[in-house]
Amino acid sequence: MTRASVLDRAAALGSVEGLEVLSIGRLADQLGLSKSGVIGHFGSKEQLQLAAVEVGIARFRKEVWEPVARSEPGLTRLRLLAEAWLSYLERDVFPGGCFLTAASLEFDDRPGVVRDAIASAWRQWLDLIEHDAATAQARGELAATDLTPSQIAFQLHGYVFAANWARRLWRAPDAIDEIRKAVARLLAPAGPSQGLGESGDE
Amino acid sequence: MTRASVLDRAAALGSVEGLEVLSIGRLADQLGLSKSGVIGHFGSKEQLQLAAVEVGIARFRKEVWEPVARSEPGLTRLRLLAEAWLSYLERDVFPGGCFLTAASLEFDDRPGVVRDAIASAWRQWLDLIEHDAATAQARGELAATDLTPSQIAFQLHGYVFAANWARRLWRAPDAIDEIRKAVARLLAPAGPSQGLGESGDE
DNA sequence: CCTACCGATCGGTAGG
DNA sequence: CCTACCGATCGGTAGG
Repeated sequence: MTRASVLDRAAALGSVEGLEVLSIGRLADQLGLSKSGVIGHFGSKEQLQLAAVEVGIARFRKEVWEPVARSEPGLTRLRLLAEAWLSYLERDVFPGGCFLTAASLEFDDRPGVVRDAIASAWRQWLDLIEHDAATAQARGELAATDLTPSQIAFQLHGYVFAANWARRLWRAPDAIDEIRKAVARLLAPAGPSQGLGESGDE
Repeated sequence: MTRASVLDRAAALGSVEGLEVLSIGRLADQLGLSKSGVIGHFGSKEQLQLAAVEVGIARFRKEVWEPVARSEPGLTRLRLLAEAWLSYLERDVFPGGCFLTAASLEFDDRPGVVRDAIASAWRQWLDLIEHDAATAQARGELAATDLTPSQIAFQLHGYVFAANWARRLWRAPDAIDEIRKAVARLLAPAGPSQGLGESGDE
């Protein structure tokens, strides 16, 4: 289907150069289509951008959420989810790093449907992490009892964000391993040893 | 000086819409100049972008580093530095959030002098944080003895990054206060109480 | 610093 | 899905 291949390419290019700099003409060239063959499916560049963001959300869900969705809610799933997230970055699912991260910074000051879709997707994802963190704390699974679930989710996101950023800006492949240690520390299980002094690997 | 006013405007606009989307024509309109009056100072758009990045670096140094540079190296300066960094975001020194953060994500896949300048400035900043973290640990000031100075710097950066991001994307003014708590926890002083259970404010 | 201009490309449309 | 085209704007230059 042409529409799907246009969106795949738009999301890939969007992760590298940005959804605004991306032009319909260059997208058409790369796909061997005419400009009208590209834009005809969407009506406007903004609708194309919105559709590309929706593809990016679906891809994130498939690569990060679906593999862990059926595991035990609470600390188990929280730790698996963090690892799936880092693995998604490590595998370079998008050529320019996390597409929705790049898009969120690009559109954060650009009001419209694209921005709204990105902001809402990220809100849902953070809420989901927060929910598992709350479950983990209610069960007494987490060593960190001085942080709220919202703080845990926010800090986890900061770590993953930093890993994605350093990997792209400095071509530092070990950024993700560095962040694995930070995640292991944040999500350390409760227990007499406090989870410290261990290797941090599963 | 015209050149300086062009660069101030370019950095401000760059923080909002990006340095690549920004056009010489719109910059000229906003300043009441002709296009050649803008570009004549720089020769090319890339040189203008580079000069704007240099202005952004100087501004960051002035707003974040200079106020704390003369304080005691080690944990004291590390904590002041983190607070100066968050305050710089809170005061909206640039209208679109941290200009060098936005620029780093925009140029991370765009080779050239602009990207090199951004990557090098961030490397220097992280090294500087790392150095104070090492001093703090060598003096036994830090509760966190299971993290390397590099990890402390990297995690601190992740926190500040997340605060900037949430503030922009969700217009969440309390994102910075949330991150203040994370920073207080990361940079907790050594001592019998481990620095936990306190309010986290200075 | 200006006006006037260059060729290229932009998003989008008409008509098929 | 195509060709052919629209007005607007792009980065940059010539000449002053």
